[in-house]
Formats: sequence, structure tokens, C-alpha cells
Amino acid sequence: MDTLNALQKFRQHVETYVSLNDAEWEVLAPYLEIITLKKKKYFAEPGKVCNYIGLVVKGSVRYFHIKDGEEITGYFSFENEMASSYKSFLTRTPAINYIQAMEDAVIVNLSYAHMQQLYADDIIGAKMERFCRLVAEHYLICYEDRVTSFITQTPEERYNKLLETGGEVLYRIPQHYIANFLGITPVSLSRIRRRIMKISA
Amino acid sequence: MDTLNALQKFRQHVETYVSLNDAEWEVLAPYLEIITLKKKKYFAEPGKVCNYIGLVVKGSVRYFHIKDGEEITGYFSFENEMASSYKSFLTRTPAINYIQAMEDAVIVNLSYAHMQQLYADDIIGAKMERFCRLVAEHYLICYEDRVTSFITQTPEERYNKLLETGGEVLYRIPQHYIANFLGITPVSLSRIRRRIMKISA
DNA sequence: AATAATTCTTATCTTTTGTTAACGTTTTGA
DNA sequence: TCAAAACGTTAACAAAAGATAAGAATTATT
Repeated sequence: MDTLNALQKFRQHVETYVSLNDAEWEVLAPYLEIITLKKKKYFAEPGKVCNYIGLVVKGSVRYFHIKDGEEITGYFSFENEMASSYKSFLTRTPAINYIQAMEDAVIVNLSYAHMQQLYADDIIGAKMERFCRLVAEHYLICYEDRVTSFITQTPEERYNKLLETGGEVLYRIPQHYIANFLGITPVSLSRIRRRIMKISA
Repeated sequence: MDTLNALQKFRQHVETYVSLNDAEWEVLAPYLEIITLKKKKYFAEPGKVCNYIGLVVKGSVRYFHIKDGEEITGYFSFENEMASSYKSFLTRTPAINYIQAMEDAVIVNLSYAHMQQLYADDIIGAKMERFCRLVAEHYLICYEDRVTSFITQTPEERYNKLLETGGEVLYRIPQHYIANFLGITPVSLSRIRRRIMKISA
């Protein structure tokens, strides 16, 4: 994954939300930072302010909390998805979760300070505002759906829905991460899987 | 609650996110619609596209789904909070939940169409973009926290946290709504309350 | 290649939650 | 004002989930 390619992916991602002409892109591009994260390395850590919002252009990252010494996985970002400890990034307060590379990853980063500069830029400012509004709205909707699933569905129903719609998540990550994602223990997910197998067998 | 007062509250709410001078306000104000909702009346309904985002200036509303013929309450908006079936409003697709007045309510509404006009307005457009970005980011953070609580905490822990931080929610709404909000049944919440009483007694 | 670590399943036991129903109390609405 | 509806608690039982541990299979690591 070379630099040009990574930047190109970022541009394409922005353009799924707002149009960008070359002049605008020329303003934006210099603010971006490309990083590589070896598997198990951290993008964000508890106690540290998350300074970047990044686009995962290769690999994937996993979000997790530590509770009673145990990792509890809450979310994932795959290729062409944004990654950030959003609350920390936006409010400039220490994060409470880890974000860790699940696979060797390449991420195109935009720092908080650079983002503020871009908002204030005459050429790209308005587009950035809109882009970030649309991104926030997009993830807001994702979270709305997720909260709804916790409120209205049983763990088994959530898992069945994930089987239908989950796609990538399902065969790229270990089952016990999925269990956490669903809000249950790995042991419980294993039992749910057995129940489902019996029914569909 | 007279018209001027309601509009003033809306302006104040916007100004907690972005500054507004009188000229800008003069552009924005005509797009607002003030409605009164009698208790039990609906702000949004499943199957219908939610056409408004509103600021609750008096009273409160409750969000709920119907599952197996039962109401499941997922959220509330009180005074000086926004209300909308966000996904429906933003994506122009039918809502899947009700939003209903819990108490007689006054709401300052902005329609989707008007919002688009405001985004495109020379005077107020940039401010509106930023305001709506910040609102989306605010609720994104709320949802992030809520999902985290479902992932990392037991129902009892969620309830205890709500007791600490919940404030208004706790003494203005019935317990069985709170149970749904926490993702459990009313019976189960009643038992949790008894457990807590025994410990603290 | 050998060893260690991870992952998933299964079993056992305990705890919690869901379900249903009953009861008294409070609130609502006609 | 009076009947109906809503609300919260409790009980009893069933179902599900958590905790812990063991074991097999797979994957990583040296």
C-alpha cells in the first residue's frame, strides 16, 4: 500500500459524502498523515486523548475496554471505515478504550488540530464541515440501530440478525469478539450457536 | 408558553453550539414551526417518514418500539433537548418507532426541507452546517456511552449508574420505562431495586 | 518442528432474567 | 365520583446467562 494509493482511498471516501475538485483536494491532502500499524499495536489507549480520526485503508482495528482485567470488544473498523475513539477525539478528554490493530493496518490520519485548520480554511472549510457532519450522522445512525437492538432483541435474535447482515465481521474475527460485541460472554454465544444448529438441523 | 418564548429557547439552544447574530437569527426564525402536542399524541410513527427535528421547549417525549404487541421504551427527550427519529429523518425512510408526548409538550420544529434550504442559504448556511454537525456529534457521543454501558456493564450496574447521573429521568417517568431503557423487564428492575435496598440498608 | 498461546466447545453449578400471574396502590378518564 | 387502567412489587417456575474449569483443535511463535 503506497502513499498515493492510501491518499486516493481517503479522497474516494470523502467523495462518497461530498464532491471534491482537484483544487480542494490539494488543500486537504497535505494535512493527512499515513501510518502503518503492526498487528496488536494501538491506535488509541485509555488515559490518552485520541488525537486522530483515521480511515482504515488496509487491515482492521478492534475497539475494546478492560473490565476486571478482561478485554471486552465493542466494535471493529475494517477497510474504508473510519476509526477513532470518537468521544475522546471530539471532547479532548482521555479515552476509556483501546483501539488496536487486529491485522497489520494502514490508516490515513487526520489530527484534531489539522481538522480545526481545515474547518477554518476558505477553500475547503465548508466541504469539511459537511463531510464531518455527514460522517457523524452516519455513525449516529449506526449507533441508533445498535442501541435499538439491545433494547428490543434477545442476544440470540441479535446474533441471528448479525448472521444475516454481518458479512465481513463474521469470518474475519474470532467468535469471542463477536460475543462481546453482542453484549454476552463467549460461552453464552457458543450455546446460542448450538441451539440454532439444532433448530436448523 | 408563547411563540416568542419558544423561539427564544430555540435560539438559545443553537447558541450553545454556535454564535448567532440578529441578522442570522432573522433568517433562521421564519423556518421554524411551533407545535403543541397533547399527552399521548405522536411526534413520529412507524411507517411514516419523520419530517421534523424538534427542540422540546416544554414537556417531554418518549421513544418506543412495539415488539410482540408490547411497548418497549428506548429513550426520552426533555426540555431543551432535541427530538427526532433520527435515522428516518436523515435517510428519508419510514421510521420504526413511535415518539409520543409523555406530558403536554411544546416543540419547535424544523422540517427536513427547510433544513436543506438553510444549509444552502448564504447567510446562515455555514452556521447551520456547523450546528447540525455539533448536534450530531453530541448525540453520537451519547450513543457511544450507551452502547459501552450495554457491552461492559450488567443491568444492575447500569441502573446504579443511572441513579448517580440520571437526574430528571428518574423521578419524571415510570419505572417500567426505565427498565426498558436499561434493556431489561420491569419485573427484573423491581428485583434489582430490592437487591440494592438490602445492600444499602 | 516443537512449544506455547489462542480459540471454541462442553459440562457443572450459580445467579440472573424472563414469564406469568396475583395483589394492593395510585392515577386516569369518563 | 367511580370504574378502569396503569403501576410497582412479589411469588413461582422455566429459560437463559454468567463463572469456572477442562479438553480438543487450531493458530502463532520461536
